[in-house]
Amino acid sequence: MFKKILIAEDFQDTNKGIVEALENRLQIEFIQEELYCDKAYNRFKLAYENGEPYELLITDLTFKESHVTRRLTSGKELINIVKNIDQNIKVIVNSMIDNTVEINSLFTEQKINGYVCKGRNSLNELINAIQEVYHNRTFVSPQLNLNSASSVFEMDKYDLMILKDLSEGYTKKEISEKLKRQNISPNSESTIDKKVSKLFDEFGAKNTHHLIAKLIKQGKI
Amino acid sequence: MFKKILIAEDFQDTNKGIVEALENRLQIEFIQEELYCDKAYNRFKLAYENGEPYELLITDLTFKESHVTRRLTSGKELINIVKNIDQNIKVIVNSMIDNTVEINSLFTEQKINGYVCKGRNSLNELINAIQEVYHNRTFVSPQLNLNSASSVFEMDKYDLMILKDLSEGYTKKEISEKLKRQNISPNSESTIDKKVSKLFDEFGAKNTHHLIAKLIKQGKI
DNA sequence: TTTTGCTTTACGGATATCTGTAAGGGATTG
DNA sequence: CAATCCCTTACAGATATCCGTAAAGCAAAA
Repeated sequence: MFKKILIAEDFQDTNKGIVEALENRLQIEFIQEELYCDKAYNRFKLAYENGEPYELLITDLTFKESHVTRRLTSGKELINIVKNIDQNIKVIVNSMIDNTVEINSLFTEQKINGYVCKGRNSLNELINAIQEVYHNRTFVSPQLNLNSASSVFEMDKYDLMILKDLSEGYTKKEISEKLKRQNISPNSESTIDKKVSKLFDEFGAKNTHHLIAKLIKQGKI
Repeated sequence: MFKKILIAEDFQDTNKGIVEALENRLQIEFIQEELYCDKAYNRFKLAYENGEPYELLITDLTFKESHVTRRLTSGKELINIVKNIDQNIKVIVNSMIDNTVEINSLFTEQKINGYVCKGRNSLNELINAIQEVYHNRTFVSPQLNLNSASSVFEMDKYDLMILKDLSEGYTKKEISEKLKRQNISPNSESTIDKKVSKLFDEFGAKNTHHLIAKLIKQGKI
């Protein structure tokens, strides 16, 4: 089993819950917990340079702002910089985000090894994930059904981009121009209109305000 | 100190973290943890009817949906129904919501005794809150500054209602009609226009889409 | 009472949205 | 080749938004 694990999680109660479980239910020799991405990175780097690297990083994705000025503000940034230094470290993400597009990109782009979605069984799942990852397998919380887009409607990257832009205050005309500049097709205002209208039906929204609100609340944007 | 405490929190890791801290740092004889509002309510009711009521309820506000059909879906509902049966029970809310309007209304309407905002020190704050509430005082996470509307722009209840309706897909015309039916004044479409435009400036939003997205992400809606 | 200041309201014009219809462009199939 | 399907695009009309101006209402101050 892993001997050195690093945990980055900003909620103190959650953090303690994880540490407690790892100490009691797995025989981990050394567990280091941190509440800030920056501090976690410093721990990682120091250990790496001393030739005693962490074998596993367990991190959240979102971290609250604080009075302390921070270089790293999200778990994704932390993973990127850590993986850039140590390609061998294993990474498990423990977050409440359940947007499958987002999670898929963590596996393909950040090359994470496991994803646990916070919930009523997530501590058990995390233990499970650690064991799987230790044996060089990947783990994803079973309720997510990553590859089978079976259950509900899902947005592709294109839809996601449009909705993100809309939620940032861009008009459809501006988005159309932006897509043309970036040579992304389709890019007509009309098509954007259609795409968004389709999403109204799929998500049961009355208009764009409603759709944006729903998607943000669902953590999809 | 309290002898019987009931905890309602749906994230397993957070739940365990809280229980662990209460067991180790306070001498609580009996702690019951539940992952569902409904189950917490059942525990509460049974104990009350047996003449051995819980003295303190610690609850989250938001609970994830699940396959299990639920009557109670939020901490607010749980508090209402519990307080309705037992006026003596003390309530501490432990949530990540930091919207001061919302929190204030929990104190005035749900008559809660303490509010702890999840974060890097929230476990210590929770211990503190329990001790304060035990001595019949109230507790609010210090970083919140509830009464001093000092720092950033805050919305009053009126603004909040309008933004909530907009985010649910109502047009300003519909909202105007709704306000008139409820005899709430002001209620002209024009005034609603002005109010929203003013919020654009205060929150640095380009349009309504942008404003709604920002406010939801800040947890204000 | 008049003045002043603030909020609410009405209204109009420019812009954006939402929602049809219709036309054009591939790709696939028979 | 034609037929079909699906996606993209153009366009147009109805509705909604954004934003300015101006008038009306109201309360406190002069």
